[in-house]
Amino acid sequence: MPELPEVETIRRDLLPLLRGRTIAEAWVSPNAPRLIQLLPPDEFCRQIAGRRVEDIERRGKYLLFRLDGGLLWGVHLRMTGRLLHDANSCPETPYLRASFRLDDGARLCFVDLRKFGTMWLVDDEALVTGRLGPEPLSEDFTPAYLHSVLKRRSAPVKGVLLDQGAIAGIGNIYADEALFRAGINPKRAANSIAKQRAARLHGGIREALELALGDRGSSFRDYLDPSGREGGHHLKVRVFRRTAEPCYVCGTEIRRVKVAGRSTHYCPKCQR
DNA sequence: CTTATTCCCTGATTGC
DNA sequence: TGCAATCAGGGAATAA
Repeated sequence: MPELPEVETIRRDLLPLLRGRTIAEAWVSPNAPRLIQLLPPDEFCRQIAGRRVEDIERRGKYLLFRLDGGLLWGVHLRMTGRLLHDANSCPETPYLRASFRLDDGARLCFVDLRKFGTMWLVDDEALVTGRLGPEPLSEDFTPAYLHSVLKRRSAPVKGVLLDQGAIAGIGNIYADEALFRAGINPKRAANSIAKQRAARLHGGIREALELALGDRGSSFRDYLDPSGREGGHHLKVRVFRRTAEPCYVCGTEIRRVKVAGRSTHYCPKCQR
């Protein structure tokens, strides 16, 4: 499940490989009817062919390929999507949903077991990322902003962290990790979190994301970088998928519960 | 506006 | 052991 650190790793890896390259030809599997948004797949392939990649950006969990002529190619990997570069990391797989041949002979393959991934080809970026909240690693994500967004929500705090309109890029892994670092129970009502604790959560979010980014993301099940390699951070998480294992701080068994419809892992002693 | 629930999809896991 | 039911999860859609 690629979240901000994984998507950012993909962006950094792909940038030197794709910048300045032209997409010579595109193919979309007829077995992936929901992949291309807003356009028929054949129209998407026709319009993207011949375009040069000028830059690659990221907003939340969205990859944004800036193409010539002001076109934007947006990609969301959802649960199991992978972008693999070159034949070496594009093994024969029944889960190949789209592929892009480049003018240097390389191939970019979109592999996605569960078919939740989505792509856009638009003039207007707002059609892709219009509803996203601030980037958690940018300057406009401040402790004061976090406190203000928590204040007006009565849902469990974890639900707010997962809300892409509140903060962009946090998913199930890093929501749990950030809440552990801040010592906050995931079920706590967001609007019951005082300014001081919100500031601690702000720090926890940044730490969790930056540490994972330093390890090139987490590979719990499906995530691979564009070369087909795993990230390293799943070996270092404090709570995520550590059910019944001892907390590294106090030794208490990590618990798993359902919060906001998602599996949630926390230390009942460190996170009251 | 909010929050909760369902759906998409398929391999892995659980339960009888 | 074996097969069916349930689970996992991002985010859109729908319900309340």
